[in-house]
Amino acid sequence: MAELTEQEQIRRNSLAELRNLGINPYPAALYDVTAKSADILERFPREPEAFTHVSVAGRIMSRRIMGAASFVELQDDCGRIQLYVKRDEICPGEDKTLYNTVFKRLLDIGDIIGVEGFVFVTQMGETSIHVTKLTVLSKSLRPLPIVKEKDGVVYDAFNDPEQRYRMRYVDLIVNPQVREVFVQRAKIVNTMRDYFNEQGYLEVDTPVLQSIPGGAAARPFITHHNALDIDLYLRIANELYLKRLIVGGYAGVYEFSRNFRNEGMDRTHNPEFTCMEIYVAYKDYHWMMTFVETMLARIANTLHGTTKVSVWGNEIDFKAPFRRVPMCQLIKEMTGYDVEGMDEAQLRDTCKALGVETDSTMGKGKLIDAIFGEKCEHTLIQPTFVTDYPIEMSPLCKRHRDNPNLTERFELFVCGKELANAYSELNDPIDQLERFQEQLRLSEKGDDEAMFIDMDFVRALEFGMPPTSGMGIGIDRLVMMMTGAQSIQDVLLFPQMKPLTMSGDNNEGDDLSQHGVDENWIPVLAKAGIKNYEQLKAANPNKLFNDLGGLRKKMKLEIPALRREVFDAWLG
RNA sequence: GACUAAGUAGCUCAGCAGGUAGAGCACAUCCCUUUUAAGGAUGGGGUCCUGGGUUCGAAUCCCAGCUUAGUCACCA
Repeated sequence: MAELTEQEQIRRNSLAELRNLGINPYPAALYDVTAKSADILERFPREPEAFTHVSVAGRIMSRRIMGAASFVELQDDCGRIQLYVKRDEICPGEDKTLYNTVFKRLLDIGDIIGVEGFVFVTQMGETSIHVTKLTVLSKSLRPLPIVKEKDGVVYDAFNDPEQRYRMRYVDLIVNPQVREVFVQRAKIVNTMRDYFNEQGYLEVDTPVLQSIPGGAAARPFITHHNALDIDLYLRIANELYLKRLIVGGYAGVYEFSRNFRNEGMDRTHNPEFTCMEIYVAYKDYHWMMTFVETMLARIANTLHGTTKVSVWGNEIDFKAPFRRVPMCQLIKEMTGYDVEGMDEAQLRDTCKALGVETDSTMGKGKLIDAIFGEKCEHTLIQPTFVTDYPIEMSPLCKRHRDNPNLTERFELFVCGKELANAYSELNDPIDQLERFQEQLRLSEKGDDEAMFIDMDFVRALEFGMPPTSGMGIGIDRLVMMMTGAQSIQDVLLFPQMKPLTMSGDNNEGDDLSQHGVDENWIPVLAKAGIKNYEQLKAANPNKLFNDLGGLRKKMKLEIPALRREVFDAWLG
């Protein structure tokens, strides 16, 4: 057990005192909440009669104690409201313990209480609850960061990213704007779900554990299934499964899919992330562009009441229609080079001329993509559909109806970032197999992201898939844009962090106890600087044995003196 | 993976010409019986991220490591 800080010890003492007074600091019974802070603040001025008796519950966020009367800021799920706690009101009789001892001394910032009372307006003009009854609902044993705010200026903000992400619960308690982001995230997802359901598309779940990681070019995570004794991959995309379902006869299917990619992490990439993919039978990519425009405008309106959203310093207008421009035309616009119809050698020369780096594993598709990525992508600030990608970089996409070297594909760019990706889906099984085989050749050439061949998927196509349009959209990025978040970590509740070896934590010494070290001595060893078995073996045994004896006295421990043969047994 | 920066009290941060570790908030005790980040006084609280090195002496200088952030590479 880690040593407690003074403040933690004081709170534990308060906890014990509450129990001694017959107050359960963690009562089992439900607490009947009849009002919320936001509702009271909004409605009380208009309809005071509705609030002559309320009960609210929440966390104590600040206290101003002045003798026989106190003011408390109580935070519930939708905001804060001030409480007016008067001694003789909550303690009408002779016994003033509940106020003097329980409220003033044993309760702290961070504790969760329920109060009953009536709403009124203080002399300072603040709507408050005049408390007549106070119930302890949960005692908090750790001090919260104290964030204060006046006139929009925040004092002592809790803003260390590491602590915020590792202890998101604390972040959510003290930073209301963080809680709001995840409310918005849910709104975005629900808006999309409503939009799809209204049109009769079916929400489905497909496997996360896959034996062939298909549907995207990415490095997968590998895991192992014991009973089957096979390696499985965590999905990198769900595309191939959703298309099997279109083969199966659904008009439209969609899934909010948690995907996993074993790649770098940065401001816009987390190892697990959420994509929404949707596939609709008998549609093409032109239809899908309109579908996406409408969806995004609706999301922006739901969240902000307008299609104009401020994203990373740009005012983005999600009003449909968005610009639609073929990739090669855009490259021509930005660089002056017409890459359409160039062979691999010509593309390499063009890359060189433009100062775009290449390597030997890159085929035509990747070369064009490199030019696009370097010269065009960052210029696409307002929502723009880039269409008609070269065939080499789109192995699951139907050939363009007017040009066999291109595909019917679009990507949507906003603020220079890819937001969505969509195709007229390839449903020619023979063409699909050839494209997979081309991927295999790329893989042999050294492209470690080239796709695997999924023969069952090819078989599904052989049964016949209707013409279909499919679209994938990165939910995390979408939420970032819609909420103005700078980092993907700000739109994920628990972004991936490197685990810490928590020193002083309970697990410490596990490794020692496994080697037969007496539990009582593990804290003493820790004091002597020995935290694992390796360090124990490495220490000078004579010196350590003596030190342990000394520390036992120094720490005033009630355990028997350590015998040398016991000590030697630890060392094996 | 590379480079740069940061890591000091529960939180936010000073301190870095090397010489006993500081402030505000929070906490405790007392005074005041009063409201709007902060009433007054007093006090407690620290493995200055970890481990080495230089030095009589290291929070401070040097090296290595850990974690985080930013940029780059890869990717959505």
